[in-house]
Amino acid sequence: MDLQSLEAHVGSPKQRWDTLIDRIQSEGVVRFRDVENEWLALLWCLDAYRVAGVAPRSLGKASLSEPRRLAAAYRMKGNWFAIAVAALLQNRTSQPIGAKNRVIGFSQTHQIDVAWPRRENDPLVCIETKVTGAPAYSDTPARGAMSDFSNRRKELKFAATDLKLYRRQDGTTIDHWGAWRSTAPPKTYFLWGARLRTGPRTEDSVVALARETQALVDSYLDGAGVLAWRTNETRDGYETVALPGWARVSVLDDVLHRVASEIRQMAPSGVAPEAVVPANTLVPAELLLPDEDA
DNA sequence: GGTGCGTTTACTGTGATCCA
DNA sequence: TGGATCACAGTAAACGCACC
Repeated sequence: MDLQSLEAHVGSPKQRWDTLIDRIQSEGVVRFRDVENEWLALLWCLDAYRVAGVAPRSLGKASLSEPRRLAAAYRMKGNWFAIAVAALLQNRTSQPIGAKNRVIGFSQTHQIDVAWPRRENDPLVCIETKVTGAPAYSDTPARGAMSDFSNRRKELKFAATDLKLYRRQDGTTIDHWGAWRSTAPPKTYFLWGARLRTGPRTEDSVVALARETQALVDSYLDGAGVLAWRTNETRDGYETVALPGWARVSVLDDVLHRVASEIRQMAPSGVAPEAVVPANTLVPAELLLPDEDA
């Protein structure tokens, strides 16, 4: 299928994204549920280009070859998810919510997808987002929603703990781990968008997804939300997949509701509390070598 | 001091490879 | 065969510097 046929069939990913984020901002949308269909249509559209091996218009550098432009465009979906989440939370709270924020932790700086207040030192809410999973194309098999998750979860655990250690530095007293991490700022959350593979032998399980996320909440994070989707029966779009009833992992809107509520409690007058900055830091993070690739 | 532009940095999802 | 690990390449924001 060529570019014109794809655009006629599924539209343009760039246009779909622009329309989605514009609608969130201009209409003051506060629930992901209200833009869920647009999000799934955007991902279906983007995946159609990937399957066809066609680079979408207006994404990636024009000077690059088509496969490289397509790969570049495909990497945008994670950023789109983070930007959409930040915009929804901003509408819920009327607070400026930053997407892609530099935040100083105990041992190094971190880039946090969504943070409030918008400052380098001592934000009170930090949200990490991820989008995983991709359809098969050419001779490349579909990538599962859980691929590389064993590495990514280490990053989530480390970042959450490093941020919570910032205020008291090496003077932090922990005692009971669960009690400490539930009260130490910032609140840390994880929002996961996952495309589930379908098929008799490679099917991704939403139960496994919930189990992994639940383990993070039980051990390191203050909360997590999952949006899972898969190809529908008529194979002409994506549909959401419900989480198992036993899971204490939430849908995205529950997490956004909770975070917005916490922000209102911390800033009842609309003004965020002053940052608590340690007088002395154990590690001069700014003088250390930066991280290698994550 | 302000502006514009090139460079650097951190992050992303994916592909390749290794190994049990 | 599938999980774990590492490297890759593009993006956007941050940064630095020359120029006005």
